[in-house]
Amino acid sequence: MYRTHTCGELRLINKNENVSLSGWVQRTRNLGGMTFVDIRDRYGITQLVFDMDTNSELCEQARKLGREYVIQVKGNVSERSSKNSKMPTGDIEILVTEINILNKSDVPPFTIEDDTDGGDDIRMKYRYLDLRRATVRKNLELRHRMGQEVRKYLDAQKFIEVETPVLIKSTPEGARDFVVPSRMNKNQFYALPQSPQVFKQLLMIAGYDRYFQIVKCFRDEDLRADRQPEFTQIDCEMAFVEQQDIINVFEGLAKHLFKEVKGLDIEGDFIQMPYSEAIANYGSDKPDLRFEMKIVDLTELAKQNDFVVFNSAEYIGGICADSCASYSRKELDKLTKFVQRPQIGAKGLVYVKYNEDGSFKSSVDKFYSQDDLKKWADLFNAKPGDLLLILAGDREKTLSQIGELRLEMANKLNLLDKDKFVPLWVVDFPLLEWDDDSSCFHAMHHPFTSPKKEDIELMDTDPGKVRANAYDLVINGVEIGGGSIRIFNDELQQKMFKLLGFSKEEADAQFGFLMNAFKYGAPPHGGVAFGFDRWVSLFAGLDSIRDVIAFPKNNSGRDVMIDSPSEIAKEQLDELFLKTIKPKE
RNA sequence: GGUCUGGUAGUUCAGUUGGUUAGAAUGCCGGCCUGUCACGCCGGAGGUCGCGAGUUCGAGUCUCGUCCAGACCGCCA
Repeated sequence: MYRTHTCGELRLINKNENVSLSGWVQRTRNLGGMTFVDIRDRYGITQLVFDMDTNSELCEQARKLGREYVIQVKGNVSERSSKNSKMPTGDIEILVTEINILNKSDVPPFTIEDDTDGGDDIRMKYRYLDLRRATVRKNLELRHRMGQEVRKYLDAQKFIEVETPVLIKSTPEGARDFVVPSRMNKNQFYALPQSPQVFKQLLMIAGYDRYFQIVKCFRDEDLRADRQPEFTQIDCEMAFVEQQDIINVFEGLAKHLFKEVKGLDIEGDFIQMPYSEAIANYGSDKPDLRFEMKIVDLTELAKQNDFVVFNSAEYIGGICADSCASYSRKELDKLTKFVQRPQIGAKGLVYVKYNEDGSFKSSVDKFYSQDDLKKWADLFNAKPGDLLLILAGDREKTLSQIGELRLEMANKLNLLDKDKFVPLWVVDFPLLEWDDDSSCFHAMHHPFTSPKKEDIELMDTDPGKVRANAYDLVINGVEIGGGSIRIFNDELQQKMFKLLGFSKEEADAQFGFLMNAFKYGAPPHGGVAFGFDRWVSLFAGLDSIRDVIAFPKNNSGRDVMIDSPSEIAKEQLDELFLKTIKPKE
C-alpha cells in the first residue's frame, strides 16, 4: 500500500496517527538544522518535517530531493508549532520516519505552481506537467462536475444517452470534413462527424424521444481561441415538441448548471430576443447583455443637413458611452483607428461630446447646430458628460461595426464582469442567408431546420425573409448553443433542398437514407446542441477553451506535445492506395 | 488566403540613436542557517539574440525572406 491518506486530507484530528503518503515533491526548504518538504498530489499539499537532531541520515536524504521527485513517506501526524492558516493542512505536519524515492525527476522546464513562470508555448509542449498545476486541474474538475450535472439533469428528465458512430459519411453542407481513408473499401473515405445531426434525427424516428450525448465533433476549419478542430457538444434531441418545449427543458438545464455549479439562482424566464432585434439593438446575433449601451438608430434624424457622408448612408447609428465626454483627441483617434482596422472595416467615426456645461462638441460641428446635436443626445438618452460615437454606411455592416465598438467601449469601461451572467435565447433566425460567392442560399442553421409555419409561403416568393424555428442560447456574448425544430415532412424537406440548390439526385445521394426514413412515420422533433468547452470556459471565467481541454491543439491544429499531425509510412499509404503530393510554393 | 503582435539564459522578460565583455528576476548548482511555508543570506554556472540573406567599419537593434507561436478577419450549417 503506497498511501493511507491523500496529501490534502490530514487535519489536527489525525494527530498522532501513523500515516503514509505518496506524491510529488513540490518544494524543499532547507534551514540547516531542519528541512521542510512539501508533498503534493491531486488533493492538496502536506508539509513533511525532518530534524537533524532526531535523524540526521534521513534529514540528509530529504535535502537531496529534487522538485517533482515521486516519493512515499511514513511518519506521524503532529501539530505544527507555527501553523500556516493559508493551507487546509496548515495545522499539521508529518514527522517522517521513513522515506522512499519511487522515482526521480529531471528539473521541470517551468515551475509547477499556480503562478508558474512558464509561457503558453512551453506549457503546451509539456502539457502533462502543466496539468499538475492546481489552476489547470481546477478547470478539468469543473468540466467533470458540469458533465456529471448535465447527465444528472437529463437523466432525471428521461433522456437516454446513445452513442453514435464516428466514422460516417462526408456531406457538402456546412464545415469542411475531416476524412479518413478506408483500407477495405479502396479509394473511399469516411468523414468524422461535424455533429451527430442525422443520427439523432434517426433516433427520433426510431422512437427514442429524448436523446442526449456528450460527444466529440470535428470540423476542419481555421481555429480561434474558442474553436478547436475537435470539440465537445452536449447534443440533444426530443420528439413531439415545439420550440417552446425545447426551450423550457434546456433553460432548465442551464438553470440547473448555474445553481449546482456556480451557486447562482437565475430568477424568471430567460429573455427571448428576436434575431432582428438583436441585430438592431446590439449589432450582433449573440448580444452581451451584461451592460446596456444599446445601439440607437439616427438615420431619420441625422439626414436633414448637408453632411454628404450621412446623407448617402443607408444607415446611421451609434452608441452612448457613459461619462466619456472628457476623452482626449488622442483617445478618440484611437477609437477611430479601432473601427478603421481592416477586421472592423468602418470608414470613419463621428463623435459628439455632451459637455458638462450642456454644450456640444463634435467632429461634425460644421454641419450640425447645437440644437441638432441636442436632439441627437435626447434620442440617445444622453446626459451631460456622455460621449456619442456614431458610424454610418450600409445597414448590416454598420450595425455589426457598432456592435464591435460597443464591446470595445464596454471593455474600456470595465463593464465585462466575469462573475455576472446574463443568459438569453435569440430566436426567429432567418432560415437562409444569401451567399454572394456561390450566388445561392445557404442554410443559416442546417438544411433540416424547419421554417416558421406562417412564413412557408415566402419560400417561393422571398426566401431571404423566411424565419426559422431556430434558437441560440447566448450567455455574456458567447454563443453557448443552438438548435431548431426539424423538418419532418418529406415534401417540405425536398423544397428546402431545392432552395439550397441541391438537385433531386444530389439530395438523394447525400441524404437519401434520411429522406427514406422520413417515409416511415417520422415524429415532429427538434433539438439543440451546446458547445461544452465554451460553456465550461465561460463558467471558469476564461477566454480560451484550450484551458478546459486536457490536451488541446494550437491555432494551426497541431498537438505540439505529441507532434501531430505527422507523415505516415509509405507502406501505410500503399495499403490505402494513397499518394502524397508536395504542395506548390 | 489576409491583417497585426511576438521570438534574447532552463523560464519570464529588459536591452536607449547601430558601437567595449548582452542584463534583471526566477529556476538550477555550491556554501551557511533549527520553525520555514514565495524561507533568508553569500557565491557560481548558464546565451547559435528563431533561421537565412542583405546594408554597414560594426547588427540583438535597420532591410528583405523564411520558420514558429498568439490574436483577429475570411472561414466555421
